[in-house]
Amino acid sequence: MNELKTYLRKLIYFTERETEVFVSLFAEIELKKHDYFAKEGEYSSKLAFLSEGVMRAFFRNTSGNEYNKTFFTPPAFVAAYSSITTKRKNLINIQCLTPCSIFVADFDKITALYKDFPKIESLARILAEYKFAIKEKREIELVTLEAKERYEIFKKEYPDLENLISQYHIASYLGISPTQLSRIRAKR
Amino acid sequence: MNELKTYLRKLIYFTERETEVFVSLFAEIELKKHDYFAKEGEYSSKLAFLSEGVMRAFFRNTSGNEYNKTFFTPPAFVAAYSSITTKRKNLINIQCLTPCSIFVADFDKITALYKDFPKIESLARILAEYKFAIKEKREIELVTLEAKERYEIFKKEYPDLENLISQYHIASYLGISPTQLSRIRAKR
DNA sequence: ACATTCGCTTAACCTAGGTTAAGAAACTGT
DNA sequence: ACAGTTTCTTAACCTAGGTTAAGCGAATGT
Repeated sequence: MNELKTYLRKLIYFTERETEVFVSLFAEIELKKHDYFAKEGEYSSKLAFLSEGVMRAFFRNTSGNEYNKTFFTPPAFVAAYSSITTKRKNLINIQCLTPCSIFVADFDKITALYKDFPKIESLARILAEYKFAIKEKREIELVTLEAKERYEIFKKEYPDLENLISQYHIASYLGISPTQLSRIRAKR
Repeated sequence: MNELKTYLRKLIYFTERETEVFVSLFAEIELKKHDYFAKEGEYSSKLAFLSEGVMRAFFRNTSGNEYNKTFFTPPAFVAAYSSITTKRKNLINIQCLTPCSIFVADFDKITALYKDFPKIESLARILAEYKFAIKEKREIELVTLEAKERYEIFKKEYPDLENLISQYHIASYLGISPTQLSRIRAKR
């Protein structure tokens, strides 16, 4: 819970009361490797704070191939964001790649607080804007950079992750085949 | 101004007062073809509502090549969004591809209203979430689809645009060379 | 009206990266 | 400890798409 409070402090200035109200919505849960936090086709309305472990968000194309969209490492908010905000069926899966400790809250309960605690809606706005900026950066990288360069960026953005998860997960995140990642790595 | 009010109504329920306060921040401007609404390197804090014309958002990689990120067609809010929200130097350019009519507001003046008019901050949150969902969709398409399929999606999402703007702008949006787009088009 | 620039297509050639498959190495469960 | 499963690498082969350049028609400026 303290990690969550510390993380919040980096995002927004909350009073003691706001912090308590917000944090009290979260309950700790332990997940095992390969457990799912969200599955495609469901209507997810959970927001999680990841305090330990590694998770991935991925989707499947029509042929069933998986593509990793994001990796989550602590501290981070984790959610099937588009599904929550658009109220549509979830398109993505969120799964643990290692054992994970998360704190989970019902997003609808958070939304219900917007009226009495506008700063909580501010937080939602800040998070959405932040996530937008990250997506934009990634979009640019996908269009302008070669796989090799995206691999270098991955290593900088997720230090240590490389040794923690499978190569084919990284390849999938980079938008290339494991074969190609292997080739890139082979050239030192 | 009426288009703006109509568009707002689709996004959020505003009272008469909220609508007036919000809309009064906007002033109409006419832009010519090739005029810029935002340039990289600047600190932009303008939000525009596009009521007529076509605009593009693009960025340049280190070699100076341009990549189209988005096309804007009316009705739409247009802004160097990441720059505004992160307060960092603008990385993207926004330029008219045809003569345009826009209504422009200073984003800081909008932000200043959040306190007295929380629904205006709700609008900002809704816009950010909406933009995030669109980006996510595009990210998925970039990783999973072939250029040909992305071209088909482009035509569905921007009907008529194909005849209004240059092919090389479309190619750039699809992340391919004009040569390749020409090849794709040649195969019926 | 003419010259110039711009946009589109096509061809030739090249490269990044996909696919399939096989073998080696590292984990896993019992 | 062993068998079975996963993961990673490598090789052979193939394709999407890049680059350069040439030619042609359409748009544009003076």
